[in-house]
Amino acid sequence: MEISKTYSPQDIEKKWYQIWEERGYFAPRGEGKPFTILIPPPNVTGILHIGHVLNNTLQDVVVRYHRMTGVPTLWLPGVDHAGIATQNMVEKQLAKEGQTRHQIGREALVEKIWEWKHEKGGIILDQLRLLGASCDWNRLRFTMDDMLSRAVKEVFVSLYEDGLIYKGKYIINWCPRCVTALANDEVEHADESGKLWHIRYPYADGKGHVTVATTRPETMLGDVAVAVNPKDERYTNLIGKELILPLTGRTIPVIADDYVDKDFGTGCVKVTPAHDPNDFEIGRRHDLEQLLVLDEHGIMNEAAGADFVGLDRYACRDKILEMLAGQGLLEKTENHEHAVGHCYRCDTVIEPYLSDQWFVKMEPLAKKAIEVVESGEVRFQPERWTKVYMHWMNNIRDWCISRQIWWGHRIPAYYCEDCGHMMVAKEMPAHCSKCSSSKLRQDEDVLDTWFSSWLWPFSTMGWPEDAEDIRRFLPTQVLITAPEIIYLWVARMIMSTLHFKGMIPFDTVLLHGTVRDEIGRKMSKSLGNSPDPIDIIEHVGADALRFSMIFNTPKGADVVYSDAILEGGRNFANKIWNAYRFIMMNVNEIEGLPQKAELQLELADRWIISRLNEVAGIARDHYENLRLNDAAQCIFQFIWDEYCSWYIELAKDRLKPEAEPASRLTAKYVLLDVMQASMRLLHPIMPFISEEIWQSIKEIFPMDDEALIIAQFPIPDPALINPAIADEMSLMQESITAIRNLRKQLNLPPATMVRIVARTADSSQNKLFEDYLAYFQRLARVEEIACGTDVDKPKPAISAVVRNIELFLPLSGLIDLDVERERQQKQIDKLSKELLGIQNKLNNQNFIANAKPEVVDKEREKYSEVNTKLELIKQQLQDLT
RNA sequence: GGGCGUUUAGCUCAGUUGGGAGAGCGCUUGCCUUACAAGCAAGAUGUCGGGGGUUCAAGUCCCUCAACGCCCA
Repeated sequence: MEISKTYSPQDIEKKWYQIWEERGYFAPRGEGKPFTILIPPPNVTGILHIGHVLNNTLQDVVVRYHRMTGVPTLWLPGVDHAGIATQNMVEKQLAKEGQTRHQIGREALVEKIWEWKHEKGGIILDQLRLLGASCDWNRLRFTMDDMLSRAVKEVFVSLYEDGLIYKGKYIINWCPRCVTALANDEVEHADESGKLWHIRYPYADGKGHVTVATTRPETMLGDVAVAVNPKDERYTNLIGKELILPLTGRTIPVIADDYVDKDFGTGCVKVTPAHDPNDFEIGRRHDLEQLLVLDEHGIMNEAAGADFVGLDRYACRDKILEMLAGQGLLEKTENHEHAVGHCYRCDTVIEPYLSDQWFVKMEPLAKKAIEVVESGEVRFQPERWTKVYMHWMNNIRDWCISRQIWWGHRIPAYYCEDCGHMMVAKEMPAHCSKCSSSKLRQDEDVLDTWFSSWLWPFSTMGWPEDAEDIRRFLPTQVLITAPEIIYLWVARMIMSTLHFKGMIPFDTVLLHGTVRDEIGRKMSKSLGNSPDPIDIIEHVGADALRFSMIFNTPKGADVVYSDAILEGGRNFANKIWNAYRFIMMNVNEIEGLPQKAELQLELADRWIISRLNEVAGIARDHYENLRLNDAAQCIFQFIWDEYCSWYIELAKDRLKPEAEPASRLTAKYVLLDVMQASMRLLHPIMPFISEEIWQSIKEIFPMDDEALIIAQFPIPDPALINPAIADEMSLMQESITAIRNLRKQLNLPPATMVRIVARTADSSQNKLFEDYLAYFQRLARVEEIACGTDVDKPKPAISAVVRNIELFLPLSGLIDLDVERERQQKQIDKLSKELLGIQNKLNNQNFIANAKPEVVDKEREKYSEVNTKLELIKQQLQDLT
């Protein structure tokens, strides 16, 4: 079998994904308490970006780990219908054909969107497959599916009947471009440098004026009052006075309201109840008219007056300022930093707008949702997000759920054309319940997309039916998502699931960071700093991408992405591949495989097995605790720095034909066994290469499991973890490194063999060195070690100290004494400093008295070790001539 | 204005109940040693943001200042 020298992931990744899917490995298997993750549904128009890669890789790692622990595991996938985004996109297509949605009508538009969805929707799902996502695709859900739509209607009607949904005229956030209402959390605030214009409103009696300050002068056309703080002594005499509203000639009163901040602007506030949320509240308190001067596109309407009707809001602003200046009413213009709301879908500046909308009353739902987080039933990780959640919950406001678009769940409210009576029902009633008329019309608006997403935990499992999946998988375990949607989605799911199912939707919420570029900016389309993950996968493979992301993503922290981090993953995949290649090249020539009981284990074997078991335990802990970067780190370290750098190197001699057969077979066995176990450890993070190698090993190293994806995750055996062996191996490693260092001092060519003299401290060390001389031969090019507690120190020689052992590399003539002295002096300085620190501690009576005994003992031990080493090096320096 | 967070090696960042400062990348030196140059070996690198405090002991706990970032109003 020919194995390629560099790892090429393309064919391997495609092959295994197909096999996993065909064999149904993504479906939950077996009995017992399942482990379930709900996917945060990507947008049906979505295309995989690097943020999705992070989010879905984290989920897949967790899912794959749990699948390997043997519990029935479900990762439930789906997409949402993204009302505004999807409709926008199809409308854009229409526009290219010179049409508008109003021309083709509601039904045709919705039909077109469905067509689009069937043809091109959900590209992201195929992209997730390329990433390796092990979702149960047979359970794929879409928020507009019949099943989920039924849930939406059920919930709407039920909340309405409970008085938790109401309709009313309120100020909401309006996007004049999308021509729809938005919820508070769909508005993104950005600090912008604007202007604060000071405008004079003359007294009706002509004797003077007040000055108001505003950032949005165009709304003055809708002013119905000017408000001052009742405690503001500057203005108390003004209250009740009449003003002339410039440019309109209307008369408006001065009123007093506590809301007004005396210190902001001039202390006089223009009041526009139809176009500002605070003014709306003032207006309600004072029973003021609500004068709407803008239409739904942000164009001034007739109420704005003949001079302005038909103007865009910004054109109107310019014209107003010009006219005010002309009349000497514009007192001054100041620069002013303020937060401006933008539509999260199209970035248009939001207009606070008075309109008829549907709302969910949130406070009653929030109560239990607060309790389950306070009690710890639902836990956020990292924990700090709990505060963010609580803050929002404790200040919760009603949720505007109606949207003035056509793509989505149409509000199940029906109006009688004859008597105007409104009915809310799952299906359109045949007759008006009041006047029996059959002329009924459904509400034109649709529901916010989040109104279907917030039901995700149970609507995807078949609710309101008493479905088996609900009984089996709810509550789920971990939700993995980004903090941006704590309010939009996470909090609301907790509320809905508690309300409708009486249980929590999940017990753990893992919030991960944002992917940023090298200079710390968020990845975004408009900045053009966002790499295409599919390109990356084609280039280096999904495994390399996944590893790089996980390795570089500490729990809950932002990830700094650059193409450079990919090299880590790519190189690691290549390293593993070559280790595998080496094993296969050698092992295939060795006939047979011993039984476990027949193995003749030597130091390196026992050591790597001990380490494997240790690492298996550590990796398990890290996976369990969602510390995935630590899991990646410890597996990486084990495979590269221990298995490859030491174990494989030491096994090389044993694999040769002339090696002793028992040792040869044992090495073969351990190489294969540790490799296959390492692939189990690694599988959650790098599923493809691990499956490929594991399956290949399985052909010559029989294992029960049929595929790695469903194989058992290694369970550490404490009996195999052997600290004494680890210590012996560590002494060998330290000694080999010290000899390599000595060789380096002399710049010896790699091929040159050396003789070493080792002055040991006890006979067990002699035995170790003698038994495993081969290790020195192979890894430090040592042909012979003269070893003993009282061997003569050779002269001239360069030397090193390992623990309490002196190592000498005798060589005449080659030694640069000055360099050697300098090197040893440096070590002496370092050790002396260390020793002094320990000494100070031990001389401190308070330390002896207060520190834990084991800490004191440890210091004493350390003192003795460092002291021994220091003395030996000092002696060596003296001997150097 | 309110809240949260960050500040540790040249860069990006770990460091979980206080007790010997770590990783990856980069850097220096030498190597195509028959798994891997996407590699091997050896090595250098830190006033743990500043100041104060608690403690026998602080990167870790408390106070304070500074810079930067995010969320909310």
